Amino acid sequence: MVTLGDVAKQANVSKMTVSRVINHPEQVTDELKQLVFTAMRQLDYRPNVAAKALANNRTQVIKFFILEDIDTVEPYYMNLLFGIASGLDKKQYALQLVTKNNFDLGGSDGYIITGARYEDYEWIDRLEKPVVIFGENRNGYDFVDTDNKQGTTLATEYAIAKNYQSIVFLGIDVKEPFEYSREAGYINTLQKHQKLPQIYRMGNHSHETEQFIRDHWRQFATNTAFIVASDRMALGVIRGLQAQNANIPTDFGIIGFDGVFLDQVTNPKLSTVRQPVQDMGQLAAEMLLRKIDQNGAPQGEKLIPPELMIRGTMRQ
Amino acid sequence: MVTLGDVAKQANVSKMTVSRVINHPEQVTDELKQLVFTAMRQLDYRPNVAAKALANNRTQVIKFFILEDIDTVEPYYMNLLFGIASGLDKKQYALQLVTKNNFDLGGSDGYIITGARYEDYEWIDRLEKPVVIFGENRNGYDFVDTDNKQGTTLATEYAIAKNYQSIVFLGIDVKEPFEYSREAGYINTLQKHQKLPQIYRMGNHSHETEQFIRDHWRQFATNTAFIVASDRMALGVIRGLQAQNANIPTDFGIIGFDGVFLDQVTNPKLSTVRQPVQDMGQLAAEMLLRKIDQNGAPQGEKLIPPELMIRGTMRQ
DNA sequence: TTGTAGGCGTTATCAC
DNA sequence: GTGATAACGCCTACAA
Repeated sequence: MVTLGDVAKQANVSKMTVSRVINHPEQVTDELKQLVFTAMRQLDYRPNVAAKALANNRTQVIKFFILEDIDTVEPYYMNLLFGIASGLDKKQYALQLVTKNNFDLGGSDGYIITGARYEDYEWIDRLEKPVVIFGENRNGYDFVDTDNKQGTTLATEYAIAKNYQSIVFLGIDVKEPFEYSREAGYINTLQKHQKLPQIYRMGNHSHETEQFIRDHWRQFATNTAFIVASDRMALGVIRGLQAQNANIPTDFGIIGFDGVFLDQVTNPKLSTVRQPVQDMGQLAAEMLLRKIDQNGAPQGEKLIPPELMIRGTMRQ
Repeated sequence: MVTLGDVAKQANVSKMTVSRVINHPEQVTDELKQLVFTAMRQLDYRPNVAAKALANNRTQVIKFFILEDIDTVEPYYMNLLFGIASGLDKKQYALQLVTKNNFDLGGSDGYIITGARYEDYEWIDRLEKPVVIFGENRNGYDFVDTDNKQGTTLATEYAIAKNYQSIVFLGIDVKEPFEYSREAGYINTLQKHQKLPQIYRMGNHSHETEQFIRDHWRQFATNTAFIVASDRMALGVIRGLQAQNANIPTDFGIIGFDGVFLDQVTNPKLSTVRQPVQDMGQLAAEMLLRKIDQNGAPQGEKLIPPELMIRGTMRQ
């Protein structure tokens, strides 16, 4: 194993100079820096994470809490996880996955938390290491999320532009900021066009929306577009409409939300508001590492613009 | 921070005794062990992973390689990941996710690799740390997988028992052991019942199987069951059959494979061969940690029996 | 700007 | 069966 010392010898400098080249390069002359760099390359030096962690009183581990029920949102999180992992990798941080089952707060340099609900903030407040929340919140925590409001705004504007007369929103029946924001984008856009909002809320399951369409089929005139708060629910809407032999997209349009996986497996292909989840995960990781670096200084909020993907379930 | 030394002082023993209580308890008298345990509890001692790693020349990190294209199998891996994570957590190992994008071999105590294809074994052979493969292979590597053959055997036997006359297998067009095993379970069972196997292979996508049903609709007499190599493909079969107004499950039956997520979002609910992916992940992690502990000693293969889930797409 | 000494928390080794 | 000592590789604090 090649150590700092080996590199130092090779470059004819002290260990500290090598250490500085890595951590505080501005304190070292360019000349020595070059010497050290070539020595590192020659020896293929890899810093020892454990030693670094020990000396810094760090763990080089970030805990990722998924507080939500995995089943309901599973495909989404895979991308998130990959994003986070690639953000952490760059600085040699490793990941520890935490769910309600293996709950353990200790032994990490910071936390990324997703699926946090109102009641969770009590214990989150007591955490002693830096925290970044994945998902909108209005309690002043640093966070990363899609710009939910913009997402439904884009979707609603599109539906109006394509002349769907009636535009209905199917939301998730939770009292959480992300849902409020999605509804707000829809409501504001309708108001702007002097149309009346029509919102129904239910659980985030395809069978619930399918049943809903079945039950309320009579209410929806031809030429209706459904703006739906998740792809999973949109899936059920498609099935419900197809069961009535409705003509998609000519008479009925559907736009989901997420764009992570389920939009790939419907027929016709689902139009959706695509979140760049992987990028968002990476951003969350970077935000947390920066926060750790800055001794917990606030990082603010980061809203990532989503992308409207128009496919088979909407008029083009 | 509470250290070994603090515990030692509290228990009136040396640091080494405390260390031994943790790592080699058999070398310590019960009397002292009790003293140390209560001291640890009183002080809420948490071992410092970094220090341990440094002293042992370890990293306490396991790398998990996903070589497969994530998009196609996404929901599956989430469970796997959680299983692995919970297996590692117990021994204070952290996880590092590696894909083709952030490929990096260094800095870990071992590897779990999934999605490995024939050509990958060249570099896998050169890895210097213990490896466990997730997924069947016939090159002598230690692995964990579902008992694929048993899975399709169960499915095929069930279809026969329920008197579907014609039983067709839709497989994935890859030359990999897991696929061979799934086909073998089907073929052997048909042979046993003196029926003729009928196998079609295509890409692991719902639209391919949907198109396939459309194109070959005429060939399939009423009273046919489809044994399908993935839930994703089974989804397309359902859609294809529904497009022909086929009667499921009375005239046509479908059994998928995986049981991880997609089986939840179809209508009727998909019958499937359910893999306990999360448990499998945990087993892989445990196998790897044991292997590390035993200096790389071979661990053999572990085939986990799957479970046949009969739901709406098959006669009950 | 660069180098030296000491310590981070743990464990292996070798005495007793 | 138990304890003292010296590592492990790196970084902070201080000295030059």
